[in-house]
Amino acid sequence: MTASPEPQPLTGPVEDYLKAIYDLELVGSPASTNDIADRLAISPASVSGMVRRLADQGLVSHEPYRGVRLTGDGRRAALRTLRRHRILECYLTEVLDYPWDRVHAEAERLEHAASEELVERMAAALGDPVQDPHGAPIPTRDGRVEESALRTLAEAAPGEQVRVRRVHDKEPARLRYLAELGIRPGCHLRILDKAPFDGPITVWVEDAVGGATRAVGVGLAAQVYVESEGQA
Amino acid sequence: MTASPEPQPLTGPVEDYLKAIYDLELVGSPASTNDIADRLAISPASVSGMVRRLADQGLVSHEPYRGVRLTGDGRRAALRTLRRHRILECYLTEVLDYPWDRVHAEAERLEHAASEELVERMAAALGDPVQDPHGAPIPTRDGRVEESALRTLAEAAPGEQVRVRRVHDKEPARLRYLAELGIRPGCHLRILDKAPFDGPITVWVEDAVGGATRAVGVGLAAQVYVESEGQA
DNA sequence: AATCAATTCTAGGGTGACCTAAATCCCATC
DNA sequence: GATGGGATTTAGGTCACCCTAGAATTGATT
Repeated sequence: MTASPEPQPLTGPVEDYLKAIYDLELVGSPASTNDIADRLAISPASVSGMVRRLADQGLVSHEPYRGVRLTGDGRRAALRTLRRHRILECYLTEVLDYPWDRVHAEAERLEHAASEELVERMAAALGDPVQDPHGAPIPTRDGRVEESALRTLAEAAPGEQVRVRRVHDKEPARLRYLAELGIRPGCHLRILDKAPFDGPITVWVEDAVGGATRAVGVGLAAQVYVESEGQA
Repeated sequence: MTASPEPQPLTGPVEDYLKAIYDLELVGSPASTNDIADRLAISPASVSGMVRRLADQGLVSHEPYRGVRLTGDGRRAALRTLRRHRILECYLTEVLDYPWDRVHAEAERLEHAASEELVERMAAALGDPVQDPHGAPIPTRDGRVEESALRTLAEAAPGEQVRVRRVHDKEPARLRYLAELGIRPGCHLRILDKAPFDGPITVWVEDAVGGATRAVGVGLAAQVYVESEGQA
C-alpha cells in the first residue's frame, strides 16, 4: 500500500503533457511521440526530451519507438489537472458568464496556477458539477472518471434520434458555429440525411426555436459526440 | 505621441520584478539591487542579470550601482499586474469567501495567468471595487492609482484616535493574528499607551465586541497603516 | 530479404531564470 | 587621500524547455 505522499507541484508544461497523454491513451493504445507533438504544437524532438524527464520522475513509462503510457502517479496527476480545468470551465461559464468559446483557453492557463483549495471552493459554489460546459465528465476529488465511449455524430445513421453529449472544446470558431446551429450538449437531434462520399449530414435540431434543419460537414460532425435515443 | 502598441504578455518573473520595483520606488528613491533581491527572495546576482533583461525590454532604466527605475512602459505593466492582483484578492474574499490570510498567496499565482477579460469580469461582478481586502488601492483600468502616504500605527502618539486604512498582506501568520486582535482596515483605534524603548503599543479597539484593549509590538504596528481621526 | 518512408531518437544549440564565487565599485571613515 | 566593508556586478554553471538537423529504428512493400 503506497501512501500518497504529497503530490508535489508540477510545472505547467508537465501538466500539459500529462493531459495530452491521458487523452491520447483514452482510445486504447499508448501515446505516440508524434501525436503528443501535434497536440501540443511542439516538435517531436522536444517531446522525446520531455518524455525522458517525465519517465525520470516516474510519471510515464516509455518504450522507445513504442509509445508512452501514464503510470499510476502520472494518471493521478493528469486527472487532478483535468478536474481543475473542467471545474474552472464550469465556474467561468456559470458564475462569470464567460462566453462558451473562450472558456477553454482561459481555463487552460488558470489550471496551472489555481490551488486545490480554490478549485474546491469553486466546485462547492457550483454544487459539485459532474460535467463541464462542453459535456466532458469531471474527475472526482479522488480521481475517478467515467469516460463513456461515445459515437460521433458523423457515425450516426439517417433515421436515428440522438442526444448530444459532448463537443470538442479546443477551437473557438467551431464552437461558435455549433452554438449558432443550436448544437450543444444536451440538445436532441434527428438525423435526416447523410450525403455519400463524406458529404454533409442533415439533422433536425429539436431544441432550436420551433426546430430547424441544419447541414453539418463530416469534419465538424466528428467532433460532436452523441448517444442514441432510438430510431424514427 | 507613442500609441500604446499592444502590451505584449510578460513572463511571471518579469511581472514580479516590476511589482517589486514599483513598490520600492514608492518611498521615493530608485530600487536597489539588494532590496529587490530581498523582496523576491532571490540572490542579488540574479537580480543584476534580470535587471539587464528588463532594461533591454525598455521596462526599467538602470544606472549601474545606483539603482533601478521603472520606465513609463514598466510602470504601466506594474500597475496592470497590481490591478489584477488586487481585484483577484477582492473576488476571492468576497465571492469565494477565501480566508483573509491566504488570499494574497493565491492571487500572487493567479495574477500571472488571469486574462484582462477575466479580471474585468470579476471587477464588474464586484461593482468595480476601489481597494483590496487589506486596504490597498486598486489601480484603474487606465493605470491611475492614488497611493496615499499613510503613517503607521507605530508612529501614532498616545491619545490619538485613528482609523486603520491598510495592513501588509504578505505574512499569513501576522494577518491571522491581527484579525484575532480585531485590527482590520476600516476599524477604529484609540492609542492608549506607547511603552518606551520600542515597547508595545496599547490600543483600544473600538470595533471588537464591546471594545477591547490590545497590546501590539512595534514590529507588527509598523505594518499597520492608519489615518488620524483626532485627539482624545 | 532488402529497401524505403515514416517515425522516433540523439546531438548540439538557444533562452530565461536561477545559483555561487570572485571581482569591482562606492563611500564613509580614519 | 588611502582603505575597508557593504553593495553590486561579472564570470561561470545548472536546469527546464524549446529548436533544427541528422542518425537510427520500425514495419510495410517489394
